[in-house]
Parts: sequence; C-alpha cells; structure tokens
Amino acid sequence: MPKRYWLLKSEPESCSIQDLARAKQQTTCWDGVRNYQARNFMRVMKLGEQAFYYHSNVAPPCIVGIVEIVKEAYPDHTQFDPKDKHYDPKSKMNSPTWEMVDVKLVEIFPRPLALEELREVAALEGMELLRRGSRLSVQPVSPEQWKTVVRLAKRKQ
DNA sequence: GCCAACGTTGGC
DNA sequence: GCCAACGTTGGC
Repeated sequence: MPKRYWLLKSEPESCSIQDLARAKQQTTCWDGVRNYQARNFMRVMKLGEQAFYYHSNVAPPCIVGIVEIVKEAYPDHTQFDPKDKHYDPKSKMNSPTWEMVDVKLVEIFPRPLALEELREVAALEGMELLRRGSRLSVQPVSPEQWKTVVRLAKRKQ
C-alpha cells in the first residue's frame, strides 16, 4: 500500500491546532467520528502517514497545519460513554462500531490557507474539501494536491 | 442565524 | 426497497 495523504476537520472550538500544540506529546486521539465513510478512511490509515489539519465552522475556514498518524485505528471509547456527546447505545463492546486514530502535530503553517484561497488554485480542482456540499470530516488527499498545498503554505508572502 | 447538502431513520 | 421526515455539518 503506497503512502497516502489525508485531511482532518476539526472545530477549533473543541480542538484547534494550537490546543494540539499544547497537548501532552502534542498528540490527541481523533474521537467522535460518527460517519461510516470517515471511519473507513481512518481504518486504512497507516503509521507515519500525514494529514492536513483543517479548521471548520470558523471564519475563515482554513488548513492550518500538518499532523501525523502515530497510532492506527482502535476502538473509540466515547461510543460507550452515556455521558459523552458521541455516545452510541447501539454499539457493542465486543464489536465496536466506531474507531479512532491518534495524531501528533508535525507543524503549524506560518499562515493559514483559507478555503476561499484554495478554491482559486487550479491544481486543486476536484479536491474533496472544495466539493460543493462536502461534509466529510476525514478525507483522502492526492499526492499532487498535497504537494500543491504544502508549496502554497511555504510560499513567502 | 440561515440554509443547502448530506446521512440516517423508520413507516410502509 | 422506497422515500419523507428529521438531524447534522459547515460555509456563508
């Protein structure tokens, strides 16, 4: 399996990339995903693969940095916690429905790349994030798209 | 706060 | 299996 690239959405209100930078080991578990497609992508993530960190539900929505998979898919404990927002009463202990991965901060971009700006990049046409109505919170990014975004992030202003 | 675009649920 | 109703996501 060739190395793949990903994009993870997070509402900064719950966990911004700055929060991640302050976290123990700069690592967090990606819990709370309750969408099958997103879960299936997490299941195939491999150690060392990288993902863009995206801030959603804020103005402006933007890609803010890079994280790395430091633990492959394992059961998301919040599905069994009745007090948790993401509690899933239908999920069984012996066959958990939902999984998560651990991610570690790699870098925060010198400047955030706003969605609006990304929409204007021809090479990113077709990127899942830019698709109208796209809501997928865990999504694949092609190597070409990855390279393009990284290049944009490093470009001097 | 609005609402389009989804995904899920459940009656039939 | 269809599809209307509902809940959620997330840009704007």
